[in-house]
Amino acid sequence: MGKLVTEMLKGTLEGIVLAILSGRSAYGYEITAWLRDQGFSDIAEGTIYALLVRVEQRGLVDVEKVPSEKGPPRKVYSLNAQGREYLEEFWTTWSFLAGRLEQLREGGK
Amino acid sequence: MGKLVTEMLKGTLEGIVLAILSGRSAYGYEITAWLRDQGFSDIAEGTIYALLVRVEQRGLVDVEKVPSEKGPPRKVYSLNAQGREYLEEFWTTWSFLAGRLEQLREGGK
DNA sequence: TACCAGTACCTAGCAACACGAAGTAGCTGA
DNA sequence: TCAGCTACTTCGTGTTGCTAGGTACTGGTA
Repeated sequence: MGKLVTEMLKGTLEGIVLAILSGRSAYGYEITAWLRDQGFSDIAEGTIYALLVRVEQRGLVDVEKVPSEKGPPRKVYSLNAQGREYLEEFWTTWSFLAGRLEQLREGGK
Repeated sequence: MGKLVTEMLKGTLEGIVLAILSGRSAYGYEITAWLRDQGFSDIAEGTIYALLVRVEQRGLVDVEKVPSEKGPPRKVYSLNAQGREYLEEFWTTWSFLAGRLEQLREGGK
């Protein structure tokens, strides 16, 4: 979409990915494809992989290497307890921000 | 509030400030105080000033120097036509993002 | 066999942005 | 005089997403 989305994704993309993982386990390539399908048309592959490495290092997800019939083995990520806790925090923060924004939008009309 | 908000503000703070300016003209110190009042308790002053310089350079706001009785002259910013256009784009992008997030939140339960 | 497309992951360098910390400057009241 | 509020500025840092490469495995096709 453009620069605006890119900047807005900073700080939210992590939550988005964790939210996806809260529903089901998934691997990088899959997540990227899904996001592109959902309208984040120009999400960069590298971005997702780097993000996954980050959340893994922070201990928010568990990883399992699963062989694929169509290429190299997949690194399947799943949200663990710590990750769920973090995701809760994320939603709280998001709600706060979204609330302020909504208020501003109303007031601005 | 913490690191989460800080990261989320990247990309949205600009829109927030422009939205404020769409309602009324304001100067940096005033905007900072207002934001802190609204719950953005630890917004850094420097952040707002830098942001205002940025949007001015992009031609989204007009500036007027107004003397103050209580200190140095104020730089009063007001949203111009280009700024309003940009703000519209911001709201569009925000809506898109908020929509996706809301959907993820529903699905994740 | 050689090559390409699709799958799947990784990395290095860059730009944008918010923050922390410090500084400048003007005014008022104790 | 000096502390405290008002008001703006600047520099260095950390985090983050993007660009642009690269590696590696598979299957189909010329």
